[in-house]
Amino acid sequence: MKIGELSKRSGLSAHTLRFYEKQGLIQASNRSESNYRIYNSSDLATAKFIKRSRSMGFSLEEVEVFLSIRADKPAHICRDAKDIAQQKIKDVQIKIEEMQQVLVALHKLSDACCGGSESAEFCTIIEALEDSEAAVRTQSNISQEAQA
Amino acid sequence: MKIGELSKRSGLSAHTLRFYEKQGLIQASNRSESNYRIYNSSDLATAKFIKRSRSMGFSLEEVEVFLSIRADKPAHICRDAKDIAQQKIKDVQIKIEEMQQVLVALHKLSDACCGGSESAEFCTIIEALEDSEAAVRTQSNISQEAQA
DNA sequence: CTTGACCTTAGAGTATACTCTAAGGTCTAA
DNA sequence: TTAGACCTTAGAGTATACTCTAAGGTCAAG
Repeated sequence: MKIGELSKRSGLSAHTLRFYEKQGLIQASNRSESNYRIYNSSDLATAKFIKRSRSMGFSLEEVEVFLSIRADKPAHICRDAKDIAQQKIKDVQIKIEEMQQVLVALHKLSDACCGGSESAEFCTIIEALEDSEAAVRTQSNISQEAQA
Repeated sequence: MKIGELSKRSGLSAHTLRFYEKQGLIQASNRSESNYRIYNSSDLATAKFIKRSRSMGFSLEEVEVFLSIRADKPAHICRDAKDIAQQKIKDVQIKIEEMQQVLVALHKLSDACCGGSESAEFCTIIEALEDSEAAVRTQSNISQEAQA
């Protein structure tokens, strides 16, 4: 099949498939006389493998490692693959925690604000984004700090 | 104060402060004779305002809107600010949910794998990343699909 | 024989937010 | 006066993962 069909069957655009080729992730098993890329069902499996890996949050670099394990399984051990997965789990957990903290802060920010058509003169959102210490600090305090 | 001190006091690098200036977020209130940027305590408050907003997950574009509200509060209403906060809450919630789904999938992927020094020949991680349908499909099935 | 769908390449553009570089000018203290 | 810290600018580089463009070649159908 040509790149158009691989695209349809894999769900990756032709552009993306060529881009992945540049990155060394997938190669057409053949070329036609007119230099078109010709793929077989094994290439399709590889394309789908990459797509699944990406949907699990793995970077192209990580996918590359998976592909090399996949290409020569006896040369690798399970730990090779599991280490990547475990690290990704840690990364994702950390990101989720960070975002949850942001969410709590955002809720505090938002909940205090009436959100109505009142003038924003005393809008709690804008106030909360100001440095809290600055509010109780005078100009002279700041000058003193500058000297310190 | 010059940019170096604003940098120290705001926690934003001098590079970043100049970048924010290019983006129209912050301006030095003055220039020295030698063309150095001169900032005052109000500029420091603005720098900190931007930093806080960024730490809450707002994009520079959103920060720009907050700054314009902040710059002329009577010209804006609370809803202007709250809408941005609410939208950001939605965005963050969606991202958290997506990442939680990814996490569940990653756990399934990882937990099934021994992670030991066994050959990756039958590694469940690599297997799971293969298209599941493909596993029960034969070469002839695929050929038939290709014709369809 | 032409139209339209498909393919090719190298390279540029998109998005976000910085981060750094080069080449040079300024300032302060010893 | 000179070393070193600081400042200036325009513009390029970094990271990730695409996404698109231009200019052209290929191919099947009518």
